[in-house]
This record gives sequence, structure tokens and C-alpha cells, in this order.
Amino acid sequence: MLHIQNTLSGKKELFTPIHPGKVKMYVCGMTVYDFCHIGHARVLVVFDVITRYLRKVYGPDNVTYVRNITDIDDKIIARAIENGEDISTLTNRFIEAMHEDADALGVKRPDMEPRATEHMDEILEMVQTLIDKGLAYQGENGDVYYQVSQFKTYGQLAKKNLDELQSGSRVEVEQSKRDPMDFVLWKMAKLGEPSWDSKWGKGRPGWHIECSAMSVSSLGDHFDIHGGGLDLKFPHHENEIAQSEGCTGHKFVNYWIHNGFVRVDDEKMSKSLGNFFIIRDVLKTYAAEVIRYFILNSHYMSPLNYSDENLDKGKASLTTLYQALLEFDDIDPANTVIDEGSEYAQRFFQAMDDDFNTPMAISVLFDMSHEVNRLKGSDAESASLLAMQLKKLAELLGLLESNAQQFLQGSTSEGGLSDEAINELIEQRVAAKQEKNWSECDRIRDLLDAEDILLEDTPEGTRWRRK
RNA sequence: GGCUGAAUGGCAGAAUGGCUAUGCAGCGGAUUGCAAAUCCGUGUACCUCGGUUCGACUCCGGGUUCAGCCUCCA
Repeated sequence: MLHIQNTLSGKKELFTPIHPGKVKMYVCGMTVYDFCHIGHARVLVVFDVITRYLRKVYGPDNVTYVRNITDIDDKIIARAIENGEDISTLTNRFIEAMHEDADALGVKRPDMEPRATEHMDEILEMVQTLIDKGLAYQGENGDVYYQVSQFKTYGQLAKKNLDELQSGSRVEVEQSKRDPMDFVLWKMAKLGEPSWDSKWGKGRPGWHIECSAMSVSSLGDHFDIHGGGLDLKFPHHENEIAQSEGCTGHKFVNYWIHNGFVRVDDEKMSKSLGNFFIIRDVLKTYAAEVIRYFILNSHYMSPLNYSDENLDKGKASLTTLYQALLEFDDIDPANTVIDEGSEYAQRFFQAMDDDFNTPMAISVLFDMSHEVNRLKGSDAESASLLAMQLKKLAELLGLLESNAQQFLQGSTSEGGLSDEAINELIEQRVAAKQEKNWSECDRIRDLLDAEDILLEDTPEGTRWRRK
């Protein structure tokens, strides 16, 4: 029985879909004006795993996963001007980059990927409804604002009341607002800015309304799960609730899931602090799967400290797992089904059922790998079967999907030895070995070691891998 | 200032009112021409002070420290 830590209630709750057997989930995606960093990678990977598991539990076709793209906002406009480039050229470029990064990380595409600019009608309709209901007003500057004080449960998600929020407010108060906490629904366009026609004047949507419009239009006005990074909890998600529930008059989302931050030196990784690492840069040094392992080796809510040391450890851990799979590369796990009754599968599911406890699920994978290694010597058939089970369970986390040999051998780095050169040296060493010329053997090993190539002599011959 | 959430062994990171997390690194052994890999074994924890309890790292309260939110951010 799946339990989810619900940010709305602050409690771990039994997950029950609104429509039995069907799950609808919306996750706030990227604002596309720059490359994705490791913080974005965490959202992508975490919700990819959540989706994989939901599909496992409810069936692949019974889960609808929507992840939006914000392709119009102040930062995008500013960046386009800065680059002297068209807005859509800019956003399309970074949408493509985001897809490349996500693909590299083994993140499956969501079922729907709505864009803000393609949902203007729904956005305008929502703004109008909010005005009609007395929840929104047009200020003197023309902008349309949501009147927060009119929504009595405002602050329910962030667990704050309006008084607390106002007393701590550091925001420069816009004169046209009736209350400092009111937020923009529709923003008047300045000269030269992209705009859409509306009865309030040419303008563009505020940041929060688009997500209300996109989620409601793709999943309906009441759905199961809404997710995103912790930094979106307030004000973004709080405002989404105010907008959506303000429009419909009923509950918007049952379960809110927020993933924790990635930190650098115990500080939040963020664009504003400038301490962020771009996914594609990290991929130059570490395999994508190492990043994925690093992310999943801690619970999605915990803070995650980014460092080379931690990525190195992830690489070492994955190496251990792949060593166990090394002899089974030629077996296709696609023909295998998870043995649901096995103790390992039970423990794995139990971990995942408990609010997607991926670190614990991973610990089961290690137990399995040890068992595989033990069986290798005594019962090759059982070893092979268990290895396939290991791959099948790991697949739910998007791990161990690579070819073991390829993972361990990695790829030739610039100026490094080619696979052919390595194999040639190994052959020379094998010849020396037959003559029991140990000093020559060691010379070749040391030579390769200097190139970060590690040799392993096994009864079946010499294997190698890159450090 | 208000609010939220953390504090676990050398490092990373889980669970749990009494019993081994797991991984990386370390140490001992098996194995090996030497290694590596693997297997077996092993040490080091639960921020602090009180309370509840037969028993608390685990529950409750105070304190300390850290992070985050209250402003754009996944």
C-alpha cells in the first residue's frame, strides 16, 4: 500500500486515487531560458522514478504524467533581449537542450508537456472567472491582481497566515496592489514586449496562473498529485491553489509532493546564488547514471549535497553493482518478469511503498548483487536468474539499464588509450603470462594503470575497466 | 522577527520503542604469480538537557546548531 508524504497535510498518508486505478499527476517543469542544472536534474529524476513506480503499481496506461514548460516570463524576455534573439528561438533552443539532458539521465518523457504560450485562452478565461467571482481586480496600472484576502484558506500549503507573511515582507510594494501579498494574474506589456490581446489590454500571464490553467486543462479541475521543487511551495503552489480553487470552488489537488534542494557547501544550489552546476557540464566527467544514482541514494525530501566526493562514491557503488552483472550482458531482461513473491521484490516494494524510499530500495539491490556473486561459483543458472531480477527491480529506478561491460569500461577520454590499444597490450601480457614472465606482466599492468586502466585476471581470461 | 524542516558511525545515507541498514573508505582472512574483482569476518553512531517507559537514537518538552521559506528560483 503506497503511502505519500503530503505537503498539504504535513503527514504521510495512504495514497488513494480519485478515480480508482487511475492516477493523474502534474509537475512544474522548467522555465526555459538557460541550461538545466543539477537541481533541475533532481526534479526530473525524482518524478521520473515516482512515475515509474506509479505505472508499476497502477499499470503503465493508467498513469497520466504532465510536466509543463514555462515559455513566457520576465526572465525569458530579459534573456532574449540580452541575446538579441527571438523569444521562441530562445525557448525552443532550451527546450531541446532540456530534452537532451533528460534523455541522458534516463528520464522518460511525460505524457503531456504543455506550454504556457499554447494555453492563453484558458489563462484568460480563468482570470475572467476570478474577476467575476470577486477574487481579482484590475489595478490602476492595468495589471490584474489576485486579491489574496478574499481567499480564506490562503497559506494552507505553506502553513502561514496572511499576518505572518505580511509582517516579514521584504517586497517592494507595487502601488497598484490593494494588499502587498496580492499577486499578478495578467501583466500589461511594455513597449516591444511580447503580448497577447485581452479585454484588460495587451499583456502576458503572471507566473502562477499558467500552471493553474495548464494543469486544469490537461488533468481536470481536481486531480491526484501535484509536484515540484520545494522552492515552488510558496508562493507558486500556494497561488495555484488560490487560483484554481477560487475558480472552481472545490478542491484542486489531493497530494502535494515537494522534493528537497540540492546544496553546494551546505547552501542551496540556485540560479540567484550562482553556485549551480549545469547537467551537461557534469556529464563531461561523470556518467549520467552516476548522477542518477547520486540523486536516488538519498530520499527525495532530504537535502542533497553536491560534491565530487559524493559523485565519486556513487560511481564506486554503481561499479560494485555492475561487477555482479558482468557475466550476464548477453541476456535480455525484457523477457523477464519481476518475481513479485520473492523476498527481495517484497522488500523493494515495501521500501517504495513507504513514500518512495529509494535509498532503502537500493540497499535491496546490493543484497541481491552479493547473492548473485555467491551463486556465480556454485549455481550459474540461479545466478543468472537472480541477476535478471536485479536488473528488473533496478529498472524501476532507472538504474542498471546499461551494459555492464560498457559501464565499467567507460569511454575513451581525450588523449587516452583506445580500446584497441588496450586489448593489444593485454594480448602481449597474456603471452608474457604464459611464459611466466612476471616482470613483463607487471610492467604492462603498471603501464595501463598509469592510464587509469585496471586489469582483472579471471579464470576466463583478463578483463579490464577504466577507473 | 515569524514560519517550516533537519541534526545518525571517517564520509554518504535509511529504518526502528528492546534485535545487522546499505554503500564508500579502513582493518583481518580466503583467493591470486603479484594484483584486481569476489566471498567471509570486523571496528567506529545516533546534537544537548530533562521527561514518559521495565527499556528510547526512536515518543514528549526545553536548549543549541544548521538549512529553507516569508522576493525570482526545481
